[in-house]
Amino acid sequence: MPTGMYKMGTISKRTGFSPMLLRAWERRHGLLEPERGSGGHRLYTEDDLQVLYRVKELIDSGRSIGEIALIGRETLLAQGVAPGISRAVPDMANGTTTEGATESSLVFDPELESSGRSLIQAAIELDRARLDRTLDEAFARFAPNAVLHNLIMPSAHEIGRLWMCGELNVANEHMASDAFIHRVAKLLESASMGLQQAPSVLCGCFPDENHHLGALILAYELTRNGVRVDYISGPLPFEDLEQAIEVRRPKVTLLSVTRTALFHIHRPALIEAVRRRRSETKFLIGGQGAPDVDPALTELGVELWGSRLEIEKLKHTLRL
Amino acid sequence: MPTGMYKMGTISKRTGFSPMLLRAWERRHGLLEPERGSGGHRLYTEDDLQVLYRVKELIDSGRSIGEIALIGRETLLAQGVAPGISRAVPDMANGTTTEGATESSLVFDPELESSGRSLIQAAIELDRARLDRTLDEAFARFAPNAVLHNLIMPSAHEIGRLWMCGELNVANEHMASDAFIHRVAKLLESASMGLQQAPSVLCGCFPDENHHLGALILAYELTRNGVRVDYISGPLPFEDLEQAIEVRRPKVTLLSVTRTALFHIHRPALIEAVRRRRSETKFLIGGQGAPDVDPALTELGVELWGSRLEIEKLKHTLRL
DNA sequence: TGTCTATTGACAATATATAGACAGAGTTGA
DNA sequence: TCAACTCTGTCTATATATTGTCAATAGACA
Repeated sequence: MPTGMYKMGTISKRTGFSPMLLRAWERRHGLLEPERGSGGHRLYTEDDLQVLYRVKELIDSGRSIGEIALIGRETLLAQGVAPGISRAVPDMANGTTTEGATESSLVFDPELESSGRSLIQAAIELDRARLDRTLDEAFARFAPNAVLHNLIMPSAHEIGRLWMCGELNVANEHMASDAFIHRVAKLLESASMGLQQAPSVLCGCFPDENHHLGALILAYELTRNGVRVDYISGPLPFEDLEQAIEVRRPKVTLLSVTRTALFHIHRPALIEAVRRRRSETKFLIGGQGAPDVDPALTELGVELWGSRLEIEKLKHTLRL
Repeated sequence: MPTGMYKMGTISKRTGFSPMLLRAWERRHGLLEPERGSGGHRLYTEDDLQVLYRVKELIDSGRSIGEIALIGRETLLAQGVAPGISRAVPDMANGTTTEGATESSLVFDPELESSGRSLIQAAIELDRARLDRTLDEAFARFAPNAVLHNLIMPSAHEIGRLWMCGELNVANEHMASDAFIHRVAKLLESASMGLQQAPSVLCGCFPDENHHLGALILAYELTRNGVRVDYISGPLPFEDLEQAIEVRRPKVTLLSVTRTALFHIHRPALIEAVRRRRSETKFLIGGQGAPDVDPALTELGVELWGSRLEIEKLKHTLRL
């Protein structure tokens, strides 16, 4: 959906870069050269915004703007528009990334290799029956956790990568994603049976975070471990999250974020939300986008899990 | 005065924008250029109101009116907040509408009234277990079709309405929508069992169409009637749709669109896509957003179903 | 008549643009 | 080692644009 053009203020708010800084970058590096409106104001496109998100990720990871500018707008865009699912890994040696399509990093467990290929092929052929059949077989042969982590997650990543480099389209991605989500939702549903005590954990996604497969799997694993989870799919603005916390009163609130840029953009709002929370709930941030350390957040009692799943620790927290 | 038109005061109350502000926007950006009554008073249409709702959303998300104006009226309308779910009904007598929030148009079947209220309440309380339980009970007592059309669809509409007027938030909406989608997906899954002959119908959504519950229910009903359906969830650009058609070679391609504005904005691209189709597939357009007649499309062999479901006719087409 | 509306010009507060400058960090080279 | 240099983020000063609001005047409506 066309979202029009963004003016300086919006870009600044969304990326966290000050207008002065953006203008300095434009003057010195010409990374972005936005159109101008009738009044001379810069008009950034959606692509420009995506480029800046990627720039933010790189800056956060310690690269300098000069280096980033050398990468070039096109490459940055290709890396940034991505669904966060599978990002190209910058080559630290020369500051560039692999040209064109990123390399396949498909590493299935040998046991599940053929299942993985079958899923990808089914997605390509838009064959939902085969997707379901392949998942059926995998779940029949292996433990749910193994299938989730060694088949479904890698396949989702691979499909995201193939989509990013143009070998799959939105239809393939929708169908596969649908099949995965539906399957995990069914797992979650059956795992939830019998866990009727008061809810303990609210599990959701960061604002603007569109990848809820990870959060869903997490919700399932917690449920499987006897933790009652209220799972909310889809991106959730903090304001709405706070209302949800008021309603559910969870002991723990678990947020998933897959992109570091997304984390940093919303970090100030998160801090505000944590500061003004009314009910006593412990915040946990998980997902690839969460940093390993963040003193300010830790100070506020927020735990950063990154990609680690520390169920025992969580259970300990819940026993309080 | 023509019916279904709003005067300044009404628009102002409903959108929260002051008359002065609305006039300033009109003067400076020409975003809305309402008709005038005999005395020169502005007469806004329902679409104008929808545009303004969207404008309000964007303003609330921090964008400036200048940016928003660049997006253009048509696109704003297509992005509109509510999927035509609950249009405010103008008061025919005096051209104004009910003050404040739009009236609930909730009309459940008496048999399902309590279930409907329970679903809404469960959504408000973010109680997924209760949502599922209520659906369980309804499916146990009534035929699937009745539950779909007299409980799930009306509830989805009502939740959309409550969200629009601020009584529900994104979390409520996500959870309820999740529960509905998951339930219908399970129905579709079981109905698909045993239908292994070559696929016949590709069922998907218009580009930018985010309401796939209707399309999913349609896919289920077709499947239930012995039609093999390839269902693709989520908004689908025509380009990707065409690739999907190449892959699946369906006899019929069924697209759902819930908003007339969305239909109109993508109509030219649709015509192009139909013109250059390679495989022989019959296009059907369904959903509230589809017009009753469109000679140009009919000329190209595209059938417009609107909200009618003509399964017998479809089966007849498939027998060809 | 009292309320609502339309038009026009204006105002203050906020954003933005340009050009130039500055300080700290790091690098280079003699 | 030290001075010169580059890179980077920030700042100042001045001018223009945008944006919400208002006042004054007049017409329309019920």
